[in-house]
Amino acid sequence: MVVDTPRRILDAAADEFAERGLAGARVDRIAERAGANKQRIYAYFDSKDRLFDRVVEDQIEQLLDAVPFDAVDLPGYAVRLWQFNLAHPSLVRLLLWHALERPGEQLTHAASSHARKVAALRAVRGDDDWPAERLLGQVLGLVHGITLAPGPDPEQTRADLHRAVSRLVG
Amino acid sequence: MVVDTPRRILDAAADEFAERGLAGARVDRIAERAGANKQRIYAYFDSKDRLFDRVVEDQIEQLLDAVPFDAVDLPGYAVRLWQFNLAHPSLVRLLLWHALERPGEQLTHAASSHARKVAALRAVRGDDDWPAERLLGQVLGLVHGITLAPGPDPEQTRADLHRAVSRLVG
DNA sequence: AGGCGACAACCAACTGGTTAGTTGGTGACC
DNA sequence: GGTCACCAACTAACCAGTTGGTTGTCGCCT
Repeated sequence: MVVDTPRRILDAAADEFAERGLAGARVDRIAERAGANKQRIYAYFDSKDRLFDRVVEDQIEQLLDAVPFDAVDLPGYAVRLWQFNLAHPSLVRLLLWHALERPGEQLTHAASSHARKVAALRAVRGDDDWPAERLLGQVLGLVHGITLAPGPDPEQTRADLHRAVSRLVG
Repeated sequence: MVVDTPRRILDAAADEFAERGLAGARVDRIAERAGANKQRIYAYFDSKDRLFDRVVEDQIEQLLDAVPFDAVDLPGYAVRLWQFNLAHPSLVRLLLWHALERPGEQLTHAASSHARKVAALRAVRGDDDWPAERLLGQVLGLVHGITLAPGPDPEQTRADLHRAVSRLVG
């Protein structure tokens, strides 16, 4: 076995949940995709619900590792985050499903990472001119919005996003 | 009967679908919420799926009617759109569900309305300086992003959004 | 007026397929 | 002997969609 079973289950579940959401996903399908047995799922993860939570945590961690924050170069960070979203559409879908199906629940990893971003931004720019919290919110909002409504030409979109964030930071 | 049955069903279904999505919604629950009978749902709308489509169309229309586009005052339009989203969170959820559960399907009303917006914008600003299509995409992206990640102070957010769009337009 | 058919609506029970989660039994490997 | 894994069948519940039977209200014709 090249990869261990829990890992294979997590990855397969990530695909299934990203495609169909929590309510639409089927445990049997996850087992099949993982090339694993259904009982293994219930042995490692207690229930469909818990599996979903674990998958979301797992994926969020992968995103945070892949796109390090850069308080000095906000336009560059925004572009890299957008590019990551573009390269991993299923991760975006998964997080949207999570936001809809688990309303009011926020992810521990994401929250602490956000706090660290705000602190880093404040250290670089200070807070008097334009509060870091709100500036970051606008930048992330722009990235998320652009991600949801992709234009036809990625290179063009990249340049547009860079320009837009530069204007916000300006 | 104050309101006719199809209307009551549409409204009840809008609530149910906004909360739970297509896969998570229950037809019996919609009937109960509507104070109507289950068979009436199947008499007026053929199936759960078709009911979902009708609900989305219906709600989209309400949004387009409520927030008229203003090519001359983009920051004002952005703020009004955001305020509508803020006042109608269930509509936002419904459209997100639709985007996730009906991937690749675009709404006729929304598409034609978008085309009209682009045309209006081009008529006011011209296209040489900064293509209307892309500018509109950025403005809408910002609004959607801010909608998804709401700040603590609405009045502050309103002012921030206005400033941000002004910068984009400038 | 009275009678008739068409429709809107209700209630309740049912069907048939689906699906989360379980169980029991088997083998392989350390 | 314990752990990891498989297979297959099972259960218990759930749920979209159906059916049959009932009531009330119209418009219309005679």
